[in-house]
Formats: sequence, C-alpha cells, structure tokens
Amino acid sequence: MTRSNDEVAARLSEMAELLSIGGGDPYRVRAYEKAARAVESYPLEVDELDARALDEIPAVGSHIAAKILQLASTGHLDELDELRAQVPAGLRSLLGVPGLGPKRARQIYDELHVTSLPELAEAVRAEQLRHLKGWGDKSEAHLGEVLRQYREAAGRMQLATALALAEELLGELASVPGVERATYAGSLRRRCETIGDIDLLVAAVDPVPVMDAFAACRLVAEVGARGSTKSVATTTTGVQVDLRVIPPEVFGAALVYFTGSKAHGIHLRRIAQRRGFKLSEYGLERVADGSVLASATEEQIYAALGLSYVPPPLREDTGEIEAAANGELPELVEVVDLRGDLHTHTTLSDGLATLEEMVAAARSRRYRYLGITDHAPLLAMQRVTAEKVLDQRRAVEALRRPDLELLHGSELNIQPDGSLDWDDDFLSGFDVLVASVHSAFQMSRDDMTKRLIRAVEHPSVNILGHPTGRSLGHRPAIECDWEAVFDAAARSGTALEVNSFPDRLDLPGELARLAQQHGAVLAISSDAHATRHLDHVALGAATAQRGWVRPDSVINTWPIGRLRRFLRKEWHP
DNA sequence: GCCGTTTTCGGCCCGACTGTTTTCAGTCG
Repeated sequence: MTRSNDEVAARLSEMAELLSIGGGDPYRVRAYEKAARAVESYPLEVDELDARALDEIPAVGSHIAAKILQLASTGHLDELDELRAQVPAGLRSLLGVPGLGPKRARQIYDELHVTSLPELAEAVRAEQLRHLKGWGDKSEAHLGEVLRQYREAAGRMQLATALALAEELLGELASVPGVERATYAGSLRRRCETIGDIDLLVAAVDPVPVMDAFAACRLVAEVGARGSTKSVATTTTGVQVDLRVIPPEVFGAALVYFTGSKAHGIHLRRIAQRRGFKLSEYGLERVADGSVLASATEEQIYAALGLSYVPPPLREDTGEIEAAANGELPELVEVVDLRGDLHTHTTLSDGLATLEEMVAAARSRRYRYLGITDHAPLLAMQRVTAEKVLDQRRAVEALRRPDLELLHGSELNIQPDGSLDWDDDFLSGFDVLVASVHSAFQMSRDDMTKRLIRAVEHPSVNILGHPTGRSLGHRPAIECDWEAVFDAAARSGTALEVNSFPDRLDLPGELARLAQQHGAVLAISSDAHATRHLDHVALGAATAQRGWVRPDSVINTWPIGRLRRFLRKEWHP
C-alpha cells in the first residue's frame, strides 16, 4: 500500500463493494470496479495528475476523476464516508468469502444479523443458514468448508505485499546515521509465497536511533514492545513487523539465524555440533576455547561449516545442505536471465494496455521477444472472436522489428474433456499457445489428470498455464497426478508455466522442482494484464528458485532461435 | 458511472455451474 494508486484503487473498490451490498445499480458497481483496476495498474501516480490527465485513464470519467482529486487533496471521500455510515462495519468482510456475493451477504445480515466472519462461522455451526430461502444443508456445509480454508489463510499476506512493505520500511531505516546494513530476513527473504510477519535486521552499534526512527515510520501504527535490541510494531495495514538491531560484527550470524527456515537452522547447528562448534545468532564458536570462527557474513559461516553458500530460497532443509556439502547446489535461474515473456494480455481481451503499449513496455525492459496471448472465445466473459484474433495478428505483423521478436498467440481454455477453443487447423496458425484451466476446478483426480494430459499432448500447445489453478487465500489447487502430467509434458515438448501473478505463483516451487526432475521445461511468465504487471516476473523467478530451477530449464531464457524451434515442436529432450 | 464507425442516451460480459428449485437465483471467471 505504498503507491498512491494502490490506495486510491482500494477506496474505489470499497465504494464498489459498499454499493453492491446496498443493492445499488450493478452497472455503477461495475464502473467502480473497472476504475479501481485501471487505477491500480496505471503507470503514472494518480495523485500527481490533474482532472484532464485523470480523464485519460481508461474507465475513469469525470465523476471518478473528481473523487480521485478529492482523495489526493483531502485524503478522504465524502460519498465513501456516507456509505460507510449506512453499511454495518464488518459486513464488507463477508464479500471476501468465496461463494458469498452481495445478495447473500445482505440476506445473512438482514435475517440473521451477522456482521462478521466469526459470527458467520457461528451461524454455520448453529445450522441457521440452511433455513434461509435459497439455502440448504449442502450450501451451508460448503460454506463451512470454505470458511475453514479462509481462516487458515487469514493473517498471511502475499509475497508481493510483504516485499513492498519491507522495502518501504527499510528505505527509511537505511538513512538513519550509524546504520551499516538493513535488510529483511525470515520467510520473506526465502521468498515464501505467503508471509505471516516481517522480520527486519539492521546492523548498527547504537540501537536507540534506529528504534526511534522505526517508531516514527509513516507506515508504523504502533510499537507494541520495545527492548534493547528488538522492537515489535504493527503497521497501518495491520501487519506485525519485528525489528532487530544487531552489532555489525555478528550481522552474518544473525542473518542466518533469522532467515531460517527453522529446519534449515536446526540442520546447520547439528553439523556445527558434530564438528565441535556451536552456532547461534551471535556467531560460530569453537566449543573448546570459545574462539569465534565466523560471524560477520553468511558466506563465512557456511564456509566454516564446510558448505557452499546456500541461497535463501533453498533454505528449507529439503536436501540443500547435503548438496552444499558436496558442492552440488544448482545454478539458479534469475530474473535477469529472462529474455522475454510468453504470456501477456492486451485490450483485445481483458488487458488494460493496448498491443502497442505492451510492445513498448517489453522493449523498454530490453526483452528480445514477447508473446501476446489474449484469451480465447470459450472464456465467455470476454468477447474474443476468430476475426478479432486475426486482426490482431496483422497488427502484430506490422509492429515486428529486429530488436524485439513478437510471437502471436492465445491463452486457450482447457474444457473438462481436455479439448480446446478452435479446431486444430486454426490453432496451428499461432506462434505460441498457452492452455489453461479456467472452469470446472472440481473434478476427480483421474479425470483432471486425463484432462491436463490431453491438453499438454495437443500438437499446437506450448505451455500449460497456471497449472494448479490455485488462487492464494481464495481457491485451492486442483487435484491431479502431477508426475503423470509432467512426464507427458516432457515427452511432448510442452512447458509448464510458473505464473508470476502475486495471487497465483503457479506452479508453486515444490511442483516446479518436481517438473524439472521429470525432465520437463518451464516458462516463467508474467500473465500481465497491464504494462506494470511485466515486473511480476521477479516473483515468478523467486518461486522457480525455491524449486531449484536452473536457467537452462526455463524456455524464456533461451535465445529466440532455440525458443522458436521448441515452439514448433522441433525440439527433442 | 463509463462510453461512443450502434455517439450525449441507452447500452453495458455472458455462459456455466451449483444447489436449490420445478424454472431459477446467485456466483464466478
């Protein structure tokens, strides 16, 4: 929530939600939703724009422009304040529950006076919902299951949210006099897909000015506990942040300790113990005489334990310590290795940027190639037709330049039986095809496996898009025999996507690792629906790192010639 | 509330799925 656009978009979304609960004009609700999305992904800072510049934003007209101006100058919105007064606080949180829309949220409030998630869970337990009109025991039981999953995810934020928050705080702490280093540790540094709380580490001789600056940070709402080396704060967005101030000479040891994971740390300490050492957050010591072997840097500590340096995303005790001992850690793919992006959208389907804008953004990232893969017709909410797609292909041809290869493609929909949009002849006309599951997520494991294998084996399909279909904190992964799918992908020269969208990160790291072990290749893609979304590949690359993925396993690190041969299926493992 | 080779009003994303119904309402993507 550091960008003004994110804050404005959040207010516009809240307007939409409150209007929908209040039973307002659904088209007006949608107008606010669309405007929120457009603002969120707009490349310029909206609080620096005047009325005319705001009108340039798609889906923002004169009314919403005026509201953004009011927000920018006063920090609040009259109409939103009025709506908040009309709709009970807490009722909004019910809309976040999958399966509960405005109508049912309103119904539950009106008839059962439920205004919060705990009250909703209680109503489910008391079997009150099944008596409401349109409800039965099945829908009530289903809601109970959804609520259970929802509770498990609660209190954790997405990786991207935590990164932005941590970087903002570190920016303020790094400029405090006496600070030698400032970084984040914990699950955030390991690039876990969701983050519970944020751990910050600062190297400084005197902790007092650092703690003072921390308490004064714009994003810090209150400091709950403060000791001599540690402060615990809550941010304005309700996130817990632990700050530890460490003497510079033991910073490396502290970084190892607080980066974890717990299992990785235990394993390291066991190795230290066997060698007659003791490892703690203060350093690696010889037990016999208390002499310090290493403490200032992580590299020194791993080296003193006879290990090569273990990158944080690998520190889960899933074999990385053994590999480090044998000098067999993999070279990991990095975001700078990516030469292009093979899954992006434009205004032809549900993207917010035009083809020309996406191409310009790819060029400014110095990509060598870009795949344009708008949705195909079976995703009914879009209005894509074969004619529009062919028009787009001509537009792509016209934009071709030697510095940036454009690949014309589509994101197809895998039907329950594994079939795809369009016939084989039409499909063979594309340069790159992503095939994804967008519907019927609940199938038996066997049927789902057959469905995915049929799509993966289609001669024109190049990439299986967001394979598990999960939405973090919202929808679980589909049930499937992944090893069978990965084997089929390896055989047929189809890549598995590591989708970089913050609420997907799909494949997850552990499945990406399994895919690579089965000889399949991967594609790290942004799934960008706006120019700024292209940056999300940093999250995808981090997720791939957690899966031990090497650069050579990722098709969009390859030069264009090799990539084109792969896309034409002229590639054999 | 937005938007316009259907232009300043009257459209606006539409088909599938689920669970409840007996013809449909609500939700989702």
